[in-house]
Amino acid sequence: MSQQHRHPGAPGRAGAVPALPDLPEATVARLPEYLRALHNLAESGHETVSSEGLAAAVGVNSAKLRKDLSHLGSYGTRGVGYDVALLVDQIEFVLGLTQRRAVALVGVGNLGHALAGYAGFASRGFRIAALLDADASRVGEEINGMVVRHVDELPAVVAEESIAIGVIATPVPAAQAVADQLVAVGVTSILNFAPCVLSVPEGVDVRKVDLAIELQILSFHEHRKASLTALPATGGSALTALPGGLAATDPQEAIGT
Amino acid sequence: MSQQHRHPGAPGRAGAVPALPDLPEATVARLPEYLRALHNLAESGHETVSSEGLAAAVGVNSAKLRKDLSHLGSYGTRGVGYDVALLVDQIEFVLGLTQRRAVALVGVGNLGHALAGYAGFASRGFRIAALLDADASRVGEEINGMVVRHVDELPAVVAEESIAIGVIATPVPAAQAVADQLVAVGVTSILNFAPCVLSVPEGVDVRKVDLAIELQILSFHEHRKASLTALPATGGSALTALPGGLAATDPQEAIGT
DNA sequence: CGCGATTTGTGCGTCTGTTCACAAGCGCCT
DNA sequence: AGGCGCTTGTGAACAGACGCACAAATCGCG
Repeated sequence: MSQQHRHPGAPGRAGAVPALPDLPEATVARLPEYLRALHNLAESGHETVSSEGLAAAVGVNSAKLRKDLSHLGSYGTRGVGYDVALLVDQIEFVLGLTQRRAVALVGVGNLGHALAGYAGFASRGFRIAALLDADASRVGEEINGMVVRHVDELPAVVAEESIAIGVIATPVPAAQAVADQLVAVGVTSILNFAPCVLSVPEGVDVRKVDLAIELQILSFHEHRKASLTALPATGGSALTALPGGLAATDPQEAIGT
Repeated sequence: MSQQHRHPGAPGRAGAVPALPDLPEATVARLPEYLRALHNLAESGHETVSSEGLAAAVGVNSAKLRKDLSHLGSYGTRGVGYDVALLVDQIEFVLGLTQRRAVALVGVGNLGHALAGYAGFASRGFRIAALLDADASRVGEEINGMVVRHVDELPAVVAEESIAIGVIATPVPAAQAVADQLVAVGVTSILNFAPCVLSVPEGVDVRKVDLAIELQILSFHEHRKASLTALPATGGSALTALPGGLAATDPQEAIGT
């Protein structure tokens, strides 16, 4: 942090703090990855990185990386690269991580339990400020040094802590109701682990993580690879319907019925 | 293609099974969502759905849905809609779910434990066929009716079961080694929960789920919304650098240092 | 002090994905 | 049998993202 460059967090008087350009969504999704790689680099002693080097560490095209970074202002030095520490600060600022964010986790079942103990949240700028559950038999349980409270205490919890983000790890039937409650108390960002769509008023952001969907996507590619290697004779890429050969190679037993 | 569609799972004799058109990646990612919604509809007694109806249930544009479905063949009836049961079969076939897939889960820590007990996998076409861990103190533990085995037994496990997909839920330092082992025994699809990039040979698919990244993306939008509402006076949308006003409104304390 | 090596930042063509809008097709009702 | 309303499937315009390739800028060295 030896920059002449004002720390982005420091309320520098002069302008030129490139506050919040509206970034392409695809770029936003990659910034956390860059941030992680940069932290690793910083720990291993690197003071600067070239776009090529950082891109390799993240596994993306270097031009894409440069364009991404250029969106948040020009913080590289031609002929040298990017100052690691500076870039870390910059990205953390843009992502709103200069201030540790408090999240409320609702649903302390199988998955919620694991999330409550997930060290990655704490180390990446978040603080689980509350554990909530609707099941009275779970209320009072202590997980990782935190006591589970009843979900009805949500208003009180939000009053105590400044909760910006809610995480839903409840079973599907409860998810929408919890989302409504979160919205009611002013939460405007929700991370939903329940495999269902949530309807929320405009202005509230919802992101969804569905573990099974990821597997199903992999399954598709698996299926695809299998069918392609099984049919090398049937010239080229199967762009159109394959003449039933597939049915023969694949012992399909339906699970649906 | 109004073939009195034969059940895709049933090895119908005649050809014309629209086997594996190479779908756009974006479409593939949505198929599981359609599938879930269709299952719900089927349970609630619907026999057919219009694209409009299904699109609403999933939360997408109906034109997009129709185009997605059209990629896997024409299975709707104009003026009527889609046959729910037929579409379910069709999507399950394309996703390779007509046959229940066996997955191996490596890393039975906090998160792995939860994944091992996650009912969503079983109900959506997957079977956790093995739990593995490198930590000898965890080997032998029984989770959800399955015994944890040592990761070195991977070759044996794959021999017993037909493992197509591996799930990595280990700490970061172990992830790459585990990936290498999985690849070595012939696994060609990996779902990685460790927050790091895996390098795998060509032909192996990796999907990554990073819980913290999702939160960081939400944090960005949170930050953005906060800054926008805080500056209603500063005309319109802040497309360019804001003149330092932001720094004043936001009590930023860095977490980095 | 100037030059060459290096690396950023970006203009532009390409491609993928999304949306609109409408013709074609289907079933039902008369 | 014929017409009418509804819904699919898709052509075409549009938008967003990607990657190439190069000019501009900086550093270090002679």
